[in-house]
Amino acid sequence: MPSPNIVSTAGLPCVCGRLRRAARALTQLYDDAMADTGLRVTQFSLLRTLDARGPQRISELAVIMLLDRTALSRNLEPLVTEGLLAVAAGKDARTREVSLTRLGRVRIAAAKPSWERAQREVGRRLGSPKVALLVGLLLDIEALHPHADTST
Amino acid sequence: MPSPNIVSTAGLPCVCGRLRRAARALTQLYDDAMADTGLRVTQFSLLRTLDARGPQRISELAVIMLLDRTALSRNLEPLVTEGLLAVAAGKDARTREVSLTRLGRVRIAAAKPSWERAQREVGRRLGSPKVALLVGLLLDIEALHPHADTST
DNA sequence: AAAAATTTCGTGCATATGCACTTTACTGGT
DNA sequence: ACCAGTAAAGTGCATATGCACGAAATTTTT
Repeated sequence: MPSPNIVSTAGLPCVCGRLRRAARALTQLYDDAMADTGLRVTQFSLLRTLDARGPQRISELAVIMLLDRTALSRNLEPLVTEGLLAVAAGKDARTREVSLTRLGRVRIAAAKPSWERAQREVGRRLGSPKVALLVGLLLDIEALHPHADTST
Repeated sequence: MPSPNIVSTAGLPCVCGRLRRAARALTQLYDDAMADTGLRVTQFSLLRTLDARGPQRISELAVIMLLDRTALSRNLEPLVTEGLLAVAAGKDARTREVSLTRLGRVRIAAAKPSWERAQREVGRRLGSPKVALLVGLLLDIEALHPHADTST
């Protein structure tokens, strides 16, 4: 008989399905909280990543965010239109560098309180230890990415 | 000074961003494994839910999956086109009932080994205890859904 | 029974995500 | 300098997701 430590994964529901459902639920919570900021949590995350890391090439940024390059490219569009991001040619004529504009920084600052409200609500309702545990596990999941850069 | 148990959520990265990144990574892993089945993991999950629960009205199914009703409605389309699902009028002239077809059941069975391969890989690389822990935490997250039905 | 409120669903629009294919530019070997 | 290979980005297509709005049917109120 199997060791009690070897829990069969077969008995569990689809881990990916669960993860996606949870992502929908949490996105909803954040987007609700951020409704008045004019930014979705996906956009806020993108802006924040750029704020933290500075200007990045598109492919580079895609690797960081574990996001398809072309998907990222298109996610930039509304933010560029709104003037929160700027895309300029890089040294290499092939590359394009994305950077935060002044306005982008302002919007991040303006949205931060709403984002923190969502973040705090999660902490309050789930409990900080569970949140910390979850974040750790999510990092493990990210490492499973077939094309992952393990050094994130 | 704060109690060591009260870990500030503010120091953590965006939980939602992490969750979404992880969802992208894991979806990739599953979709890679299932590439030869002609089903994406999202579609497989949908079919399996219907298989487990039997025919459902659209809104009903949307609540179960924590998925927007109209999004679900559109996710059905390619599966109906392929003949894996059938949508028929319900008793109430407003409602439409979604059900698996015979072909749909065949496709689930055909895709199951590939799905299990992905599921096992997660178990192997992450370790079953962590997977079980993660799934539990994801249920907690789902309960945060603003319009959640807590009885899932 | 008629009006009002509610339920169920669809449609148009916008963002989010990824694949296959193409284009353009750099790089390295000859 | 030239050519083959590679690297970065764009485009078209398809699915995934959610909102605002509207249409049709049912239920509730009066």
